[in-house]
Amino acid sequence: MKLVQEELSDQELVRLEKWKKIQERGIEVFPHRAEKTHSVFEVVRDFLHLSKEELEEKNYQVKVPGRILAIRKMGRATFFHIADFRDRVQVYLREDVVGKENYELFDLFDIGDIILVEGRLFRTRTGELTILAEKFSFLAKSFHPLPEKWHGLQDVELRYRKRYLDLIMNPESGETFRIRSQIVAKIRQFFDERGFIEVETPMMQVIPGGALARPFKTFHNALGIDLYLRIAPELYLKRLVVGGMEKVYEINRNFRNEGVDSQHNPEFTMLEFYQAYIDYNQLMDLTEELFLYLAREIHGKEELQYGDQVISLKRPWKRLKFREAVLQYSGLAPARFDDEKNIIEFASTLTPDKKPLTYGKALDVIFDKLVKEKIVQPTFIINPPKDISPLAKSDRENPSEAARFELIIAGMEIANAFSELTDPFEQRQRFEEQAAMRKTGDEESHLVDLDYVEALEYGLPPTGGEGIGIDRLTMIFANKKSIREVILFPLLKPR
RNA sequence: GGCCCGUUAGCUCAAUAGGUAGAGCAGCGGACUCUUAAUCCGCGGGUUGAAGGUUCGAGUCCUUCACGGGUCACCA
Repeated sequence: MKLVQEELSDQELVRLEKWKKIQERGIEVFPHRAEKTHSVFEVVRDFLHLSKEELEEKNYQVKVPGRILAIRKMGRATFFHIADFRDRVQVYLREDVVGKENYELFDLFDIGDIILVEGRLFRTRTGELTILAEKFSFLAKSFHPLPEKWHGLQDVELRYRKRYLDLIMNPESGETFRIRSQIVAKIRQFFDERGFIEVETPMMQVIPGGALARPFKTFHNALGIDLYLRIAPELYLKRLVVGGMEKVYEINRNFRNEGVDSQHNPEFTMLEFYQAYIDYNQLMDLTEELFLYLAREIHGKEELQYGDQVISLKRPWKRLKFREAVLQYSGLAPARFDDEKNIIEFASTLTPDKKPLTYGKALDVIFDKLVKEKIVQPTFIINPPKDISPLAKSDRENPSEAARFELIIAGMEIANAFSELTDPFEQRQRFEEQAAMRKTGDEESHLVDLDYVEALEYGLPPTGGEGIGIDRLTMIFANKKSIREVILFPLLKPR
């Protein structure tokens, strides 16, 4: 028998030796199932509130599986803790209860092994809820030593590469992913209650659309065609609104072939939802409701602690025109703001690698570099330039602006929403403008999707649509500064 | 991709000025029947991320590479 790791430490050799001894005794190390009465979590949940006397009187018998985390041996008695994903409970093992032979058998168990403990519940002298073991058996042997009990697993790289170790050793990591799970569950509940239908649309697309980003490319052998991993579900979801799904949402992965940093992972999870007959102003109300609902359900309050900031979700949130936001936070004089050439030049100094070519793009760059990071409290940034919003309606009052908002919280763009462009002629023209930009070398311009335009030709009702990044949302709700902390297996280079 | 920082025992971390690589936890042996970072006595454990270089001598200085973190660029 060989372990994956070729050079074994003395500790691993010892564990292999123990495993051999166990087998020699004919004891099953990897059984098919465990007859349990409670999980560790359930033991704590159901019995922690009971007094010493109540436990004595009722004599609760339990069979509980768990991973051994810490062993304290004192001659003919041993204490250890077993844990599941959510909790831990102490076990007390006595030679006079299990017998000498069984007691010595426990020497073959190590920290990290998964064990089934059968016994009755009591409280120790210090009051800790404990299982007095009467029987115990292997559920799985662990052949590698676990990280240190006190500091846990600190190495960031190891935590991501071997997330299971992170989850075993660092309870706060498990808590983060429980919050993430709650967020997704509560979002579904929120939209389901409002009559939305949840759908799944293609992850592999012939024309990747719905966002301005570079896609991953792949190939389908049988059809002999190039396919792209989707950068957004947007165009498919709006086809469904054309088809009569007036309230529709999808929670699923998007893929963008871009760099990796504390706010970006190449695959990330997006909520997109569309509701017919409303515009982006009504989406702002809905967004406030959603976030408040999540905060109350998950944290039981309307504020979130994020780093040393407190983010208040109390309504109404600030609504700031894109133009005002740039003026206010960038320090540009209004006269200069309106000087398009000057703005393009100024923005070019901020992104020397990729000079913005249009006024709208230049403003967007200034917003990204100078403005966004300064906005901490939830703020709707309304009416950004039209030419960076090829799928949005124009604003009624100012046609060079889009009927759109971006939601900024803690310096991060959390949501993006607009009144969907429903006019097929204008949509086609916008696509063609994007295609022209692509010809000048802008790889992130939107591709022309005539199949989508044709769908619009059948009639898309007035529709409000919004995308919310689930990973970033989780960062805010779980107080994490890196997106890798809220993705179980973030992309890392192979070792 | 650029710049900065990091990589030492299974894990968490030390190692003055370049001079024999250490500790705690974990492990092994012993004592111990209410411990809980158990305690007490003893023992083993290292190609210092990889490769090259400078030097009498390199964990430490230099070069290249790998991986990670931060930051900038690109993006959501």
